[in-house]
Amino acid sequence: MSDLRVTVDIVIFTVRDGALQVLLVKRGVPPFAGQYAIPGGFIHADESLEAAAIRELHEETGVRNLFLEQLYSFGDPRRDPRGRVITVAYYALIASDKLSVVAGADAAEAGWFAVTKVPPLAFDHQQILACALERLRNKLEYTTVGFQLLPAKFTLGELQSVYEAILNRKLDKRNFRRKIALLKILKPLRQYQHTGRKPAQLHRFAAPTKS
Amino acid sequence: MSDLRVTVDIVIFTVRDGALQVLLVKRGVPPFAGQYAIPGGFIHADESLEAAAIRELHEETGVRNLFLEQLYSFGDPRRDPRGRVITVAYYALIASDKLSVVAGADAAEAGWFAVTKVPPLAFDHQQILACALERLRNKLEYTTVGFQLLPAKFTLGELQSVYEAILNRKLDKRNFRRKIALLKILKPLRQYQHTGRKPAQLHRFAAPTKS
DNA sequence: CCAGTATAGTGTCCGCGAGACACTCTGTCA
DNA sequence: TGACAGAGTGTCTCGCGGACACTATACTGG
Repeated sequence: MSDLRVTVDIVIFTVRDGALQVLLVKRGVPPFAGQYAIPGGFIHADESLEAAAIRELHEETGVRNLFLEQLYSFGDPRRDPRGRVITVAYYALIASDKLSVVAGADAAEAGWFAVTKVPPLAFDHQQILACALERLRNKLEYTTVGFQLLPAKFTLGELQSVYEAILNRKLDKRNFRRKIALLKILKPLRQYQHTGRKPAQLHRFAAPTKS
Repeated sequence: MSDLRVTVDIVIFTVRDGALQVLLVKRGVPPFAGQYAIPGGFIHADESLEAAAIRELHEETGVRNLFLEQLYSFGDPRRDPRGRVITVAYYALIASDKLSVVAGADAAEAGWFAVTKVPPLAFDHQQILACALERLRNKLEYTTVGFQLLPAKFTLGELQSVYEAILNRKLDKRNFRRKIALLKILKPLRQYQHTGRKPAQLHRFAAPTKS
């Protein structure tokens, strides 16, 4: 049990340019120097796993209060050539209007990559990313995580684009709108977005109106 | 990061006497001496998390080749009064016909407890157990984990009892049988079980017959 | 031996959710 | 002012799942 260390790695997703993207940092030191990796770091002596994840997330993106969920723990004895390192992986979703703050303090070189076009990753990070993607896609079906990726006000078209970007396939507009309407968690606003041809009604995420 | 340790804890379920039960061990040393806890132990230097779980499971029950799945990692800094201990929790299912070997090598005092009647547990093990229960119940709905709890040959009535024990509610016999039949994973045998009043046909778990 | 009983086994109706599918409307821009 | 791009809107159908009740039969005990 001599020198065992525990890290927290965070798969940070956003949707930009109509594609699901993930934040990766370029490693400056061996092993895997020059390769991209999922951001993460060692846990401090007196912080919980989740607190460590929140801290790392803030360091990388400058943002707090995101959706964050524990994913899985990876502990193959040879996953890190430097020694025994177990990692507890998390994944997070950041709204597209908050990610201007990207490439924060300590990230030597960080960047967003479409999940369909990630470069080779260090360690077992390819596996972690695959695990996060699978979880996100599953959660999308039976929860409302998708809303975490949008600004406070958004159109139904934008919401559908987010779903399509995550699932990587086209959805039927009418079926999608029906499904969302059934959830009763959107409040239509008296505002319209005038960026396209015909203005689209803006909506706000809201708990279902209690009886 | 000085002295951080990592354990693997395993919530081991079985169905006995028509109730979902969990294996607990009585602690012989402080902290929480005399209280029950979920079996577990430290990971060895050169074994993966899953290998550690398999090893612990074998030590506790004498059984290998069970259903085993990683559950969640718990890392609150104060979850163990002795110091910083992070635990990676797993849960396992053991078939009712294999659990004669219970109370294996190192368990000072071990016993099965109905999940509705567990004593107060050491550390945050109550929380871990709750987490495992929730996962098991969810998995039961959309996977075939339930079959892991039965011997190779079983009746449909026994299968339904297992489901009812886990979900802790009665199920409709005809709906249940229809649902199972739709899965096409059971092979009816030319054998009947004569323990009750009217003999019941035995079935065997089998992959769906490929076209 | 027979009456009682406990468990095995079986089919229909209904409601909900989800997929397939096409047209009109309208503000903007050229 | 005409073309266009995106907004918005209903119906049919199918599969899944819940609610619901009776017959069949082997074993048991008197």
